Amino acid sequence: MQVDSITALDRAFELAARLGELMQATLTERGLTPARAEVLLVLRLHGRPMLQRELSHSLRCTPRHVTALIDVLESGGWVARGRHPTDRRATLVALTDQGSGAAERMDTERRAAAHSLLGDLPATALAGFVIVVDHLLGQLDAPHLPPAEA
Amino acid sequence: MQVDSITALDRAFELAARLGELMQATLTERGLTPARAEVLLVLRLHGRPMLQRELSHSLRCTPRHVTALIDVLESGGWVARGRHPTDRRATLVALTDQGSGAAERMDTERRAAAHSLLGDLPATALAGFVIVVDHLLGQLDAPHLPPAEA
DNA sequence: TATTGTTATACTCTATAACTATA
DNA sequence: TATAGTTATAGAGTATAACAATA
Repeated sequence: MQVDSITALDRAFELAARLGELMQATLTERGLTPARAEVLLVLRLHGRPMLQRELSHSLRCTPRHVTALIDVLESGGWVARGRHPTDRRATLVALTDQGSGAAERMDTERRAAAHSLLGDLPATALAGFVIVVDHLLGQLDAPHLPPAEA
Repeated sequence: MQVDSITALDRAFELAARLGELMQATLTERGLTPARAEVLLVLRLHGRPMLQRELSHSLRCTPRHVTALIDVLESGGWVARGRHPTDRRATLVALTDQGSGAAERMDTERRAAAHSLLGDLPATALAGFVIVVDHLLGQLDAPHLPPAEA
């Protein structure tokens, strides 16, 4: 198959859109949104309660937005706020059992989905895919950043 | 390189996030947003003025949202509303010179970006990439839709 | 009665700025 | 004075529901 770079980039954008839609639909079913789900995944990855300030760094968003996210997640029973033992300004955010279970399920399902979506492809195709993706990611990290859009 | 399907899917999600960020930054520089830019591109692709109802279908969003998008694009000088010759309920949306120029520039730059980002990769890698992407898109279109998330 | 576009309302993501309590 | 989190406000994407004008 003859493939030019424009075709490849167009496909990358289309895939991006589709994965986003699928992710959103899956999360909506269980009462989460992408931003809120990521809070749970970050907390699970960290393994221990986190300060909102730390969440702000990990999620690369503003402290104000963390407040809003935690407000909703707390009222939904996914996380709980707790006092920091020594710093009375700080708030520790911990996963509840419900939140922990949801995060674990998301991780498990991500692996299952990968196998279901890609398991029947030859290793050479997967390798070519990852080479191109990594190449793209590397170029996007570079300081000169060429423009691109939909 | 040994690549499993989880790695590949994770890379796909990361690429999706990065492309989205880049696109957004590029558009913000020229006073557009992804949703508004897509209106211009759809109008350019169509080649003639479109009813808001048609835009609603092409953009796969509600008529209400089209109203909001066109309101902003019209006040920014990107598009102009006009009367339908026979149906007085309908509104025809046309690109202005400014909007047409912007759409054309976006299209040109998309091609340039593709070459800049991918031009130095071997054709075999690009072919592998497109095979995997098309395979993923095909699976996502299938009716049984396995779940996936970030 | 069906269709086009609009007003009204709402939820989510995300940001900046000003403020409170604490360090 | 610096930091952690909050209240206040705002713009953007997106949706549903009710409604007006017209077909």
